[in-house]
Amino acid sequence: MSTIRKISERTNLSIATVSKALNGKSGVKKETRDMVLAVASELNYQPNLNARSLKNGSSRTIGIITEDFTVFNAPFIMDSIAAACDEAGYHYIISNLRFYQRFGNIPSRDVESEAVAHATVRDMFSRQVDGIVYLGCHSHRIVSLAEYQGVRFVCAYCISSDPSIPYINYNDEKAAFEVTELLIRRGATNIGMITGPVESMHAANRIRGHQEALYAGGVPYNPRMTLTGDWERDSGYQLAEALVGMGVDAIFAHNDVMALGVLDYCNKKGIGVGKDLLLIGFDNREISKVCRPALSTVALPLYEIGQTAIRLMLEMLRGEDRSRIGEITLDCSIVERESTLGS
Amino acid sequence: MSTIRKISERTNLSIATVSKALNGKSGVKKETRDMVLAVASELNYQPNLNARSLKNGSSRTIGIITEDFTVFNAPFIMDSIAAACDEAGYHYIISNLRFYQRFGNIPSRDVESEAVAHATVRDMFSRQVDGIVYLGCHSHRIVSLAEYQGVRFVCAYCISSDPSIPYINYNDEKAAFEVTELLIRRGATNIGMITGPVESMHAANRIRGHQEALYAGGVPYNPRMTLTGDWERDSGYQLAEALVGMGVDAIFAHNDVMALGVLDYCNKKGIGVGKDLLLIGFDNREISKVCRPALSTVALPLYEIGQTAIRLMLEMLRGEDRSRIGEITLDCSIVERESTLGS
DNA sequence: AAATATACGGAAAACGTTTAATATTATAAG
DNA sequence: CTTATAATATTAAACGTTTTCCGTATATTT
Repeated sequence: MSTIRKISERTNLSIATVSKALNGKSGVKKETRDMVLAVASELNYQPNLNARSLKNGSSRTIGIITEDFTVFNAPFIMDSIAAACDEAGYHYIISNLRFYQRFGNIPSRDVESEAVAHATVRDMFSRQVDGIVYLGCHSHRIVSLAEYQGVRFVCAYCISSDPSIPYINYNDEKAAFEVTELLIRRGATNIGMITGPVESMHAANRIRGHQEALYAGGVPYNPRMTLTGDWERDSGYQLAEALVGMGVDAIFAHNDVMALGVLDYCNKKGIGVGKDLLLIGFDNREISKVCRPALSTVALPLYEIGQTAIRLMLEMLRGEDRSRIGEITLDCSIVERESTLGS
Repeated sequence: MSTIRKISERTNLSIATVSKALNGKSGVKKETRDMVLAVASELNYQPNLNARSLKNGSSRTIGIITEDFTVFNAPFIMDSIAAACDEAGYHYIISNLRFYQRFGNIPSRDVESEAVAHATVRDMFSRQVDGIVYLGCHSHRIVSLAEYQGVRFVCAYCISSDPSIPYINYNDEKAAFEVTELLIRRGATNIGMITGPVESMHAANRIRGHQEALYAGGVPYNPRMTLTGDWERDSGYQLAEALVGMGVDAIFAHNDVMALGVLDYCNKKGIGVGKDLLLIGFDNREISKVCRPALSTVALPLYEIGQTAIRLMLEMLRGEDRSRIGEITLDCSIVERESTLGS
């Protein structure tokens, strides 16, 4: 491993000059800088980031903490974050809290245990990260630690609870509005909805958007046609039965998995999804593309979430105060497939 | 940020003593060690990893490089690797080469471009990682660099080409053997196969396993019933048509996506999959669980691949020479669902 | 040609650790 | 009460950078 010292020996310059040349600082004439650069590349020089970080007190590195990076959307957001970091010349390190069990043989960790999260964050501090992007909803246990250490903090892909840190999220309400609008445009007049659990903020916001769109479209809202599911396929199946019994001509399910349950029911009963009944899900999971008929759904702005998180982080690192920025919501987009074609 | 020096001031000890106490080295009496530990925890002390790595010339960190961590199995292997590192007291840093395009707006990188991979690896060197685990097939461009630097290298989830570095992979041949065995056991006598492209090592190995199982089961092998697909759904659909025309009573598709194409065809033609025709895929993707009838398939040993990669890496770091270990193949497991029930 | 300003290069300290070599203190033996 | 020995603590150097301050050489002005 060649160091700055080797270059200085080879060029008969001091290490100070070599450092300045390498970093493009002033006070070294072009001629010598070129020589240094040439020798550096000849020696295959790579600066020691540990030494540099130690000296600078900063590593130009952003820590990314995920609650579980096998969870379906996480890798895409991480990908986007990583790309943004690369482009900004920042490094990133990723840590997985592994809150949810993936493999039978790995003991999953206790979500409520502060220990794991704290250890992870402290580990990042000891690497002198400049900021932390947190992917998930359980950030509150970490925020205070970060603030204490003067490390900037951004939270992505979660529902805000703490107004003091910036949260990046997508706009549930607007998405639901557009979904309902689409269904109306496709001719639906009796729209049923299968929501997430009552305690879910997602569900609450989507219900609101749904109602607003109905109002805007002049379609009366019948609360009996809004049924509460549990995100799982079975609940989609069962609530589909109930809704079809009420004579709905369209169903908005709050995720693709429940929509698939609806599809199961319709396929079984010979109800033509996309013709007799319009159906739309949420999340744009792989299954929505693959099932038959292919499911219309709502695509989350995963790429934008990651990009925005890093943009915000960089602004904060540059010293701009975004601490009171609150929640940023990004727009989803509808991807229409066969299940909302209409007759 | 509290340092070792702060502790030394607070305890009236030298920093050397504090360091030894903190690291459990000999030559410091229990009483003082306890005091140091107490003060350290009171001051919320966290060692500066950059300083430590600089001094030690090693960071106790393993670099994980993936070609694309949004690709469907990658997060699971990474998860397993990360868990193994955690358990072994190693840190890990993840870098994503982003070889394949995920988002429309991110320019994908050229797989053949050495520059990206090299920059990533060098970046890891400059962080003084002790070893690199590579996830993907294009490792050859990196290996020489790593060896040059004395960094250990393990390659996971790929087909071996270079005998000098350990590769961890799964056993295609054995899996295909067991698949075919299962189909025979379920009563199939005319087994069709839809393979991956000819140049794929996976396909070649699976064909071999298939033939061996037929031989072992006393079922004649008819090469005309082995058709070459392209991993995509359409090819599954079309080749299903051909195979059904030949009167097969079972189909082994080399991945779940093509199997889904077969399913499409059968559903359309009213062929009862799981009864009239047995069907099995490969990969255990989410879609295989979700389609109807649910697809039997082969589950990859993702967890074991990650664990083994790290185990091997740790052995190498401990100084045991595994450089000539070649390829390690891990067993897959069949997950049987509705599509191979038999009548 | 001398005085002054400017551009360039170097010496040294610092970042927070670890560790070998050394100094101090406590303990045991004579 | 010495002296030898073991146990414990300290000093100082080192890891590879960056950066401040200072010295020297060159260029500019008189």
